[in-house]
Amino acid sequence: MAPDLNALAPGSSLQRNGLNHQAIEDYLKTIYMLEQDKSPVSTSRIADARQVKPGSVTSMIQRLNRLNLVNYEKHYGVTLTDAGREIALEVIRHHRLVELYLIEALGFGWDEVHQEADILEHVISEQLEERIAAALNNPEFDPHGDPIPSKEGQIASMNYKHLTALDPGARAVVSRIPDDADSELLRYLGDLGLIPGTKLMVLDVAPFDGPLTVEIDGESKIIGHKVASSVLVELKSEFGRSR
Amino acid sequence: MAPDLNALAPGSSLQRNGLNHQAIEDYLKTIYMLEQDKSPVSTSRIADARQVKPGSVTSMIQRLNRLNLVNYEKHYGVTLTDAGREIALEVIRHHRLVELYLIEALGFGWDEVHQEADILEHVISEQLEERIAAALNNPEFDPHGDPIPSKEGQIASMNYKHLTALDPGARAVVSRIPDDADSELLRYLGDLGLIPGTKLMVLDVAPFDGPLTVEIDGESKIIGHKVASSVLVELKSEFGRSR
DNA sequence: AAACAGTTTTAGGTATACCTAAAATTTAAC
DNA sequence: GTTAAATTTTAGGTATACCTAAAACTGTTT
Ligand SMILES: [Mn+2]
Ligand SMILES: [Mn+2]
Ligand SMILES: [Mn+2]
Ligand SMILES: [Mn+2]
Repeated sequence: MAPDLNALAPGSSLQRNGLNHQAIEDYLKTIYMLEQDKSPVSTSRIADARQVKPGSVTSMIQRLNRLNLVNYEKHYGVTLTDAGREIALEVIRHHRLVELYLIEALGFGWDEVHQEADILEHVISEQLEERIAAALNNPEFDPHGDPIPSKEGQIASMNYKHLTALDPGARAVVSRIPDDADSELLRYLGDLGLIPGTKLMVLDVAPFDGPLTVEIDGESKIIGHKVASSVLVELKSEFGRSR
Repeated sequence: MAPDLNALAPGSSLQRNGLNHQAIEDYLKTIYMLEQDKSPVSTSRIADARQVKPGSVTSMIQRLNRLNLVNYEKHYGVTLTDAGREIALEVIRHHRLVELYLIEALGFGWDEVHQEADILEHVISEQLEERIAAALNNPEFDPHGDPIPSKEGQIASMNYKHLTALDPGARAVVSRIPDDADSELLRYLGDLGLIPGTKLMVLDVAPFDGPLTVEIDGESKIIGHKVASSVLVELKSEFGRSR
């Protein structure tokens, strides 16, 4: 069971108005994401990701440490505690369920949902989370190919390759597109057919970060290096996952 | 077009984090509701409704006044300006659309949605508002019988009577149940069939605030005075509205 | 018209979540 | 091993949204 933040700040105004662990939750989510790349997570990486000043990060880190949500080694960075990870995963679950729901149930485009979800993730009650999950048939992946953590905080660990890392002749399935990419790019990828689940074969890779030629649905398409680098794939020989 | 609160607080942290005109919006909504009963609205009535201390209300009133969202006569109370009313009605629209959506699309009970909506009302984007309204076919009434303001801020003015004010023999249609009534009461009313749209006839009214006997669906039911007083109706002879 | 009760405002305080600028610490370079 | 560069922390400040307690104002009663 996720620790109840409301119980942690006795007498604070947060407790009263019900809302507003926005900041704490967003920091924990950010730290979780950054820890995937490299742990412990430094102040400046958090500041970068959250677009705030380093001083602000330090003071939030100190608070999270007091709340036992991160382990904090002054000057060296933080790692999430179990309690912190639990909250992070719950927020991520909310985010990804909401993204999928907005697309499936309300007809949003996959380029429109990230912002909306970044706010809603903090105000979804357990009740609503459950109803949304049920309406979607307890999905395991969000529209961008990211795994949705279970209610119990289990999350599938993915094993992606960058599309740009494949050799000519390789067959692969598109697995993941960063959900925070800008709308323009997401729409472009959508038009190309480069969405999670699409099968492709690499025909050619031009040198010096040049364009890739890939075959999608029998058609061959040319993709710039920058665009291709935002596409993550799984090799087709590897055993896939149910979609 | 509703005034953009984000534009009103230059350099403030509200502007930065995007979220959080919660408090302002809730105050405006409260003032709107209270003005229906009696205008201008005094500090103490707002304090009562919002469950905060009078001093807190005064300082928020002063802020709303600075933002030109209320007209403020020191010691005598406030009325909404056009700009203030616009925001209030938009928040109310969000609230009522969300309540209806949670029931219609996600299977919530009508006793469960008010709390949820009180939070979501502040974080629904224009986009999401539109998609929800479309999914519901641009409804005019929420599940409790309250009219939903239009996108342009038009709201149907209702003309209710308390069920307890009817004489024996009167025929009426249940129009409205307070959406902030406690869940127990709402479930009880639901079981009795006293939900908006239900036709009934008053058979008997016991004196001294005694129970009412009403006929619903051919069955006669006895309802305590307190319960009956929370039910608002329209007389059946009067011309109704489409549901 | 003076006193009183009730209401409202002021004054001063807490906690959040940001900021800037200066001080301290670590890491990298010489 | 100093010095310099980069990172991180501290110190001090802003605005929100609440609080309590004291002061000021209103309306009514005597
Ligand atoms: Mn997202
Ligand atoms: Mn967020
Ligand atoms: Mn409601
Ligand atoms: Mn609210």
